[in-house]
Amino acid sequence: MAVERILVVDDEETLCEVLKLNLENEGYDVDIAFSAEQALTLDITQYSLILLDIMMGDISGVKMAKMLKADVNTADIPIIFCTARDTEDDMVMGLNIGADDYIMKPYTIRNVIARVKSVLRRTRNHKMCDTPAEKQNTLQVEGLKLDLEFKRCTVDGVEVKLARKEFELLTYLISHRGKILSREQILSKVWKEEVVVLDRTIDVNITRVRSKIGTYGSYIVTRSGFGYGFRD
Amino acid sequence: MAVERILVVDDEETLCEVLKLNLENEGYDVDIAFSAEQALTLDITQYSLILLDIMMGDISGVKMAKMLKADVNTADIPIIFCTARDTEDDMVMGLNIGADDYIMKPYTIRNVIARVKSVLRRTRNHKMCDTPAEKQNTLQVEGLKLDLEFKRCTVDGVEVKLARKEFELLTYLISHRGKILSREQILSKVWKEEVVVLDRTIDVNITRVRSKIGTYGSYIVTRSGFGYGFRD
DNA sequence: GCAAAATGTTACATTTTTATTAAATCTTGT
DNA sequence: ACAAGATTTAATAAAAATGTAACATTTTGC
Repeated sequence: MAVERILVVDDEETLCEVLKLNLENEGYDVDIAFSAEQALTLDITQYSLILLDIMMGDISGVKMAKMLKADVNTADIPIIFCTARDTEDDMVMGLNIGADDYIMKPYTIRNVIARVKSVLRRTRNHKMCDTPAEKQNTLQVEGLKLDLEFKRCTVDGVEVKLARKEFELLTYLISHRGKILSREQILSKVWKEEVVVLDRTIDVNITRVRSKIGTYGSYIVTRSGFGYGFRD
Repeated sequence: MAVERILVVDDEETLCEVLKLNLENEGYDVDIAFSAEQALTLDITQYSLILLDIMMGDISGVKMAKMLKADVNTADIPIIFCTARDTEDDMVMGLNIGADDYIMKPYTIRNVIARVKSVLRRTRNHKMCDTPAEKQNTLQVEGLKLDLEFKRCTVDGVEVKLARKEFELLTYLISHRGKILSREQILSKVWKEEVVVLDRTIDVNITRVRSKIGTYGSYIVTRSGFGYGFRD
């Protein structure tokens, strides 16, 4: 892997310089921004890690982090929050938006470097084993699991083979659990604009899915005159 | 909202008891489990919050938390991790799997309670404003509930099967409660432009609904010469 | 209070909707 | 082109919903 690039965002210039020097000394490439706005003019995607001060004037560090986490291109870049505020709520809020660590001021340089290394090590591992395009893309209701990535369905641990339409139908129902979906909705979502099929086709697929997922079959409910739904 | 229920999972019995006493003193209902396995025999969905010791023998707290977060039925229940291990990696790992806070031992009871309150306050807010998809999709009059999404009617908690026309008729009446609706209005709203049916048909459906919703049947009032309405 | 009108109730016929099964058609990989 | 599996249709059974008629009861206007 190439040299890791780190972006430091803090409005205290001296602190930035000190961090830059020390991190470069550890073999990282370091860029600096004195505000969130300035940082956002850069191509964020080139960095492996962002050190972000939560207490800045213009756009708060929190807001910036949220923007980065909202964009798929930058969502996976780890962020370490630095903050002088030590209230627990701030800390937790930061972590909820995807910060991978936080450091409270006053902190030692040695401390910062240790955390940087730790986070980079962790995210590198993630990318290798823990995250092969893994995005929580799994639906689970008790013992019924749908792996949306591998298109796999397991019932209490044992695999159940669902055909494509069956899988998509069940996925649609579960991801809208608690709502009754009309046949029209089901057709437009599962069968798309493709061929037009009869409503009976849905019923047949409902029957098959029900029988395949065992106990959980009864979670699929029929509301005569309305459509089908998945029990919440 | 009813009393908040909290589940404490820790293998130190004395600690559990102390937590239980103190939390109950704050007005919470508290249950205890001495292991993750024991905890999993309970109906987790009834709790508003889980205090989970990360360091337990059988199934680690981490594993239990992961299971809970994977199941849609329990995924939204906040978890506070308690741990004696203070390495940052453990902490971050915990937060990554969806723990809503963490507390490191040794901690004071006062501290725990403060965090419990903080987390409950935060998640309560979440439920109110954070869920845009969830609008007013339910009509409720005392113990009579109409889930407009799931097309489900419950009377004091027990489901009552309403046929489509019955459901829509009741929905119409309740959503205009306090007003008397003429048969003409009812026909145009519930029966739409469909076939023209006799006025007797409405009466019959009124009767059916009345008898199905038990006590609340008398909430549907008749104004001779005008129509029907739902008591406000 | 009485007759007329309006509404309530019940049982039953009819229609709609859903479930199930088997067979026909389409796909896909070999 | 064949075989295996997926998907749709068709046919039928089963279940549920709905409407109507006939009659009972209540309400209304006098």
